[in-house]
Amino acid sequence: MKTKRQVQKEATRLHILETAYHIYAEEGFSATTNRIARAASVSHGTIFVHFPTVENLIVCLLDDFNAEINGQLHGLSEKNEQLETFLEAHINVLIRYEAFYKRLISEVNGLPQEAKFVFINMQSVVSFHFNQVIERCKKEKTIKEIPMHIIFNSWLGLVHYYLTNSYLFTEGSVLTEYKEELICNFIKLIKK
Amino acid sequence: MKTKRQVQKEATRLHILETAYHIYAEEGFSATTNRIARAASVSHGTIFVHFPTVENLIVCLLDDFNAEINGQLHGLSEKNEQLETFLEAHINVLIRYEAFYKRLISEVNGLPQEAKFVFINMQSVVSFHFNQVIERCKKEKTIKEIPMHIIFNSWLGLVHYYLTNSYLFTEGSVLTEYKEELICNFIKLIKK
DNA sequence: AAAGTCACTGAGCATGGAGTCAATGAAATG
DNA sequence: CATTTCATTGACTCCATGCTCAGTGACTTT
Repeated sequence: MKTKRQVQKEATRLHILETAYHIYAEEGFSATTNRIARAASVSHGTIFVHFPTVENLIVCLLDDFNAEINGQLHGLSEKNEQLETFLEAHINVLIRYEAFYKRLISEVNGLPQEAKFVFINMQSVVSFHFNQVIERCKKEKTIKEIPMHIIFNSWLGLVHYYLTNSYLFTEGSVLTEYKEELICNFIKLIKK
Repeated sequence: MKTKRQVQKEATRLHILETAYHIYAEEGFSATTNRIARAASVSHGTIFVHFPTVENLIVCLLDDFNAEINGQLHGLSEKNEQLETFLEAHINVLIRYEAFYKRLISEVNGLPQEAKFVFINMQSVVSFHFNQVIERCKKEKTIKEIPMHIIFNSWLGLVHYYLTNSYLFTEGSVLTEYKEELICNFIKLIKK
């Protein structure tokens, strides 16, 4: 059985991670440990009791985030779904984490190498599901003869473009606002 | 007529800008004034003789860059060109400045507001030429009925995606390596 | 209940950044 | 030639950041 101390410690750790998630989502990954400590109502030193370095904090955060996203994506391609349904499900997952995901894709290049690996893993999981669905479409001959990776990169490129340049489009959630337009036009592009 | 001093001063200013361009291209915009001063073989204080703040240095640099790109893009859409030729010309311009452009698109969100405005201007100039060419194609009924902005954003999204994730594709210049593939498949996507 | 453990604290340290300024000497001026 | 101007210098200040560590007291163990 867990002692009161262990429970408390885990709770603090989780609380720091959750606070960091929100701060990073709103202020970007250049937000300081000081900022996070204050927002979490925890002393500055406490951060380093749980994470040896900021980089480690970020990597732990991304690991958790990755697991969460993967969980939500799980089984998304098996249900014999339509392409349209799949794309919508994908966007819906992103909407749930939009602010943080947006920061992630636009700042991942400045993050520690380990963080990049986690990000690559995220991309490859999406890619896997995407492939499944597109392969099915290709068999049904409803879409053009274009290499799989180009189709995937066009989709992710389009979605990421709207996210990173969201200030050009709207003040709120770009994905919520442009979801239908993106999906319907992307399908037009790849259909015969 | 210009005095020796004026000439020297302008030369130094330009030298700092050119050095900053290369340093930023290679190390990103978090490179320090110290780093730039050393690379330019100029004292740290000299930077601030020519530019009141780092932010100002960056904005001046982007202004020059913007002018250069616009100059190269000038008249690109008037020559009654094919879509394919236009896309290739666009990529060729980007290749010339690939390292810097890559940093710019992936770090622009962290740059001062003024820098963002310059960037938006760059995008809109490209957009203008793109529109001209696509309008012509639309009249010839060779491409699909899809809103202009979606076509434009798909193209830029695809190109930017390859640039920001270049480490997934190749070690050298992604654009040089994937130029034909990108152009040819993008055309397949938008053609009827 | 006494002794020991350890999560948490916050003042403090080392580092490195942007920006300042008195000093220098070459160039311009009279 | 004497005087003034000014581009350049680099040591300096100020400040923020990541990280440390001796101290504290609630919790655990014996």
